[in-house]
Amino acid sequence: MNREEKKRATRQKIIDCALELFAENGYEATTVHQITERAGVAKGTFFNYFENKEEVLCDLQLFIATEEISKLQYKQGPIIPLMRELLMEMLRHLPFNRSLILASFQCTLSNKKLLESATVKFEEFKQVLIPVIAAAQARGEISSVMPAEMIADLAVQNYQGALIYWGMGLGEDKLSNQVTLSFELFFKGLAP
Amino acid sequence: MNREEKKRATRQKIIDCALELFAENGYEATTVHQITERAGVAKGTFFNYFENKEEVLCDLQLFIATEEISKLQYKQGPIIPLMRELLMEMLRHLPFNRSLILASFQCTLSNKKLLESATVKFEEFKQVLIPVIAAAQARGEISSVMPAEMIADLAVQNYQGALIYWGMGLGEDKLSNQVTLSFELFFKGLAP
Amino acid sequence: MNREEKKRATRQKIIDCALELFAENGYEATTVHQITERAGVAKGTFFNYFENKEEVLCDLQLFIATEEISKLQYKQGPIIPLMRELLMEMLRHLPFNRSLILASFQCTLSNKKLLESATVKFEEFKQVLIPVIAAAQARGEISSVMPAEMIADLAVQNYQGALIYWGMGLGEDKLSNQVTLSFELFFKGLAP
Amino acid sequence: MNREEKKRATRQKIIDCALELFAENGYEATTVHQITERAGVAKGTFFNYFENKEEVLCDLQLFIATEEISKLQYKQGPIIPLMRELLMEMLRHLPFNRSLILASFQCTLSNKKLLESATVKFEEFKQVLIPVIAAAQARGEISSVMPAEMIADLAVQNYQGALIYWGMGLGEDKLSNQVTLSFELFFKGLAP
DNA sequence: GATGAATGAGGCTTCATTCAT
DNA sequence: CATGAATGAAGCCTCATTCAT
Repeated sequence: MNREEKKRATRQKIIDCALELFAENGYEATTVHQITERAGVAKGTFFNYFENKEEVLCDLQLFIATEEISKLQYKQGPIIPLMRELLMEMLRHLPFNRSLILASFQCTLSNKKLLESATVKFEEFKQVLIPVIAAAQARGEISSVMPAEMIADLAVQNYQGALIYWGMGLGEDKLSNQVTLSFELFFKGLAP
Repeated sequence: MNREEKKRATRQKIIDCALELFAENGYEATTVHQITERAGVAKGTFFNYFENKEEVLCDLQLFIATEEISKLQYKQGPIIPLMRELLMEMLRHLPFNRSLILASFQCTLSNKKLLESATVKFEEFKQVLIPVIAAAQARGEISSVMPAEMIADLAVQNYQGALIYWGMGLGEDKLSNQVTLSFELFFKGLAP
Repeated sequence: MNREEKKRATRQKIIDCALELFAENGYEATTVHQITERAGVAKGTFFNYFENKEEVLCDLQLFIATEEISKLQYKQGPIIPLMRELLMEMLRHLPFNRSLILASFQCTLSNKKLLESATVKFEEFKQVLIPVIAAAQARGEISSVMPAEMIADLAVQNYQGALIYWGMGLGEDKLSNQVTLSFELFFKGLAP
Repeated sequence: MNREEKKRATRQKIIDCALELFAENGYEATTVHQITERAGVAKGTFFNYFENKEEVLCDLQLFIATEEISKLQYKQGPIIPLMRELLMEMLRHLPFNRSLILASFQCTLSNKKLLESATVKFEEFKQVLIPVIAAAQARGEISSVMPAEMIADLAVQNYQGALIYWGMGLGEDKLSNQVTLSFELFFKGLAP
């Protein structure tokens, strides 16, 4: 392992331990000392990699894989399989651990910058969905009683709701099942 | 205003200011000093009413009106109007303010006791819903392709999802609209 | 019980409870709130009887009964029975409780005024003893190899040593035995 | 001075200043701020070395040098010179300062853990003395009218009494004289 | 005289961050 | 780059004391 690799490994170790601890005790209740202790590095090392405690949050994988979403707009075909595929893709980027999901939300809510960025991401997600939904409505695949924007809103809300609900320890055993079920019902409601 | 009334007023003033500040800056970032300053009382007064900072949280109105829910099980009639009525009733107990809603979630997620109690409340909510849903399925009002328990899960998730989504500043202007729309689609998906 | 008696009773109740608590937790660690709670009165009542917390200490029976001591100088006869009598008299004014004895010392040591006053009392005690001892030496009752002042010092130290040693839970079961034994040996050492 | 030495120096500086201040104002009346100020370090530094304020007390040299005492049991010869030697050895470990001695007692009495540990030490001291005394009695060096255990009790009490009496500003100018005189009389009383 | 809510100074302790080694 | 001792601002909380009822 050369120098560059070692650095990346240290950085990742810190991030992982930080998120673990955030999941256990929450962001504010977690101290830099705890993080470095668990990561097996000195306290000063933390600040070699991050300007300050808050900055670790920026490396947190949020619940939205922006890249996957942006690919959606170039895809063709019926909306329901498309959405299923997208959801599965997004889930692949999420931790399969309730506490970690919940910790992500907790961090997001307790940090203005993170909250802002999450809101923006949700909004972007919605903006990508709108034309896809509108097209599906035009093709008659889904009902047109609601405007596409409203449907997009409800879709994003549904996604987020499933995550947080599951993160709290409720619902299905596997997150993917929880999300799948939610959208199954969602699309049934949208039947033309 | 007699002594007893004054006490209650002081206590309520503290709670109100606390929630306000939690909404503005988050729970952890809010100091007891800020709370008492805004409430116009001395710092020590706070601790005459609450054992410690954490304890104000227990007096926070959460997003679930347990009483309203428990009444549901004694009611009769078709499920959809019943649920609509229940939702409206619950919304009446919520703050009509996005930050306050979000602050409630933030507090809940950043506090183990509160999280536990919220989870329990959601679970109770679900348990009350299950027989109501099962009865509606038996009467053929809603689809039976999903077991009642699963539907109850999704209903609670839907409710919570709408709150947090709206709290983040997304969706409809009015919370009641956001919740109503969510459940409109939800029930459409459940059509037999 | 008339008004005056009631007042005295309340005052005494407060003092008793205070000393009890001092014995349990020490002077500093005991709060006025604890005292009034145990005494069954309101916090304000405490300050109707005492200017401040420190003042309760002034009512503490210290380990030296000044009156008894001052009587000594007018008494006649051989020193040993005289001293025995004095000791017994002084013990009669002490609490028969190790913690209480220890608490008295603790209070004395943790309070400058009290420490000063205790030192003064010991000094007075010594001053009363000196002529009595000198006279006994003159009568040949006790050895003259040590000056009377030195003997007086050792006597007072012996008395105090027995109290604190016993207060710490060591030595004889009964305080009077501990003191008696100490002085038995003390006088043996003084045999001419 | 390397890093490790510096650490030890800082720690010792804190302890020394703490004891100084305890002697001046008592344990409770001394604040961590005062200690660190006098030691010339930041307030936080104190807590790098001690978990909390109470913990400095554990590093305080108490009035009993346990090691010296335990050596006693392996020594031979007449008891009186042996005891003199032991006393001198123990005094060598004590501060030659009345306030410091008194502060030690004050701390001991105001802290349950410390009190417990002091009591245990006195008890150990006694247990070491008992066989030595019994042997001296068997050899006819000292009187057998009192059981060895009782004599040991009185010896320890005598030692402690001398310390506290001197600490209060009474008795001889030098502590060693006060202790020596006490034990001179003590052993005279024990003459066979 | 009794009450106990209100006060606020001041203590202990935490912890992100710096920096010399 | 790693280390961890040092920093000090800032928070929580305690508690003696006051005073209106």
